[in-house]
Amino acid sequence: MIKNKSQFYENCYKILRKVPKGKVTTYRDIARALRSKAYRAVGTAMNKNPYSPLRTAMGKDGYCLPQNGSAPTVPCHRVINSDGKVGKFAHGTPKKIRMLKKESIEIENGKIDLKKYGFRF
DNA sequence: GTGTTGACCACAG
DNA sequence: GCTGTGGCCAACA
Repeated sequence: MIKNKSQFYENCYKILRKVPKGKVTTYRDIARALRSKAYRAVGTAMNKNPYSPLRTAMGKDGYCLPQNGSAPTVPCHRVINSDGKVGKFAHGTPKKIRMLKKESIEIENGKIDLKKYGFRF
């Protein structure tokens, strides 16, 4: 067994991977799913996200490159603020918005309707 | 071990 | 409706 120091991060990625395409989740929800209030830590995890879809070749079908044995890609761009705001992005906020738009997600003045696209665990 | 930082949230004004 | 302040937790210097 390997004891990862940053298991918290791994958990964040794991949960985020569960988010289907065309839906978004919030940092708050992730923290809740982890039974923690580390909203900020979640954000930090995304920032340091080693499984950035932009890093790997963006799949035309979806960024979530499946199992196939390696690199569990994490759609960090599907994570937004609890207010529905897009929040920030390691590669630039506009980029994030662009990606979300590609996911058929409507963005209103930098805000997303969590009622429609908010994914519940 | 202490202090600062951060892709945040909730509440008050 | 927006702005300001405090608080939360985890990682880093």
